Amino acid sequence: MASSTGGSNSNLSVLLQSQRVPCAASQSLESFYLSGSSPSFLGSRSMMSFEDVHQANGSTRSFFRAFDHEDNGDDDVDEYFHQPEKKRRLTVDQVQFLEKSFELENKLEPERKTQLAKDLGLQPRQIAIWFQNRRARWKTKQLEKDYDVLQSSYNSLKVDYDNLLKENEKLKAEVNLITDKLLLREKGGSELSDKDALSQEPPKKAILAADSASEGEVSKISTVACCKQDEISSAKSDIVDSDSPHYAADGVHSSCVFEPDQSDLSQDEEDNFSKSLLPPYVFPKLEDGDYSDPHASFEDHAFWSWPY
DNA sequence: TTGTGTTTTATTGCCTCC
DNA sequence: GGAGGCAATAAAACACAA
Repeated sequence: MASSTGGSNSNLSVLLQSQRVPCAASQSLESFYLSGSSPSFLGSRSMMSFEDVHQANGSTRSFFRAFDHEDNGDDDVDEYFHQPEKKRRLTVDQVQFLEKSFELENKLEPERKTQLAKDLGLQPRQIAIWFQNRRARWKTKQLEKDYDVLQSSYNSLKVDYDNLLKENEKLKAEVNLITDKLLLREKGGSELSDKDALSQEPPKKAILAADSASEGEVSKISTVACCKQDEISSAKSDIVDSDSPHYAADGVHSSCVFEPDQSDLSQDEEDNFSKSLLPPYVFPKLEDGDYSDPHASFEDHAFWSWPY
């Protein structure tokens, strides 16, 4: 590998001396793209001449940074080339050259590989390995970037989700409050006299419910339904009234289900009664987590279909 | 100087494509 | 089947604190 630099030892010594000239940090990277100045170079647009880089640096070629730290005599060079193949890092200039080439095209066609190897005095295999490792590093960096993007996206979504959750809790509390109000008024309404109840025309829902109820139940249904009609509108006007004595102290509604006096109903009758009458008036009790699924649609919750 | 963690160069084995 | 790419890994080189 090391022998690929070629040249006699004395020439190499000169080269090694010149390597001590540091690569100017402020060197314009544009100088890396002067590939037209390399007559031997007719490859792809991404190819460059390493000589151009070094001339811009004011230094000649140098390939082995391993010599940078030594007082290199010929003996050292001999020793260097006679020792078994050791891993040697590329010089700063070589790496810069490869980096610029990589920026232009991160894949390596055979002719470009050959040309780069020639220009840098490296084995084509080394060029291939360098590009391979460079692609791996690039991929890792890219993954880190992608991760950061996803992370921030997740964070903002989580904030939105948490806010929605809070909003949902608030709305649930409101709904429960309204429900309680409603039921309380229904209960109060059921105590109205039959006379009052019968003096009013039963609303549609009551009639429909009555169709499926026994005759004995009709009066009850009518009574409830009539009250219902009135109560809803008034309940809506004073939706939030947590001071109501019927509102559970812990803020959770104590009862969601209308409880008519069913003492004179058989179990079957009770069932029928519930089925025919309750659905429009009963609000399902909201359990924790009922609305915690952000993907659940409104239609998933029968609750949202207000009876009126 | 030395121990340790990181970076870079290189190898190996597997896979895909022509 | 050979060439080339990639992932995993080894190992040398390097940086740096103690």
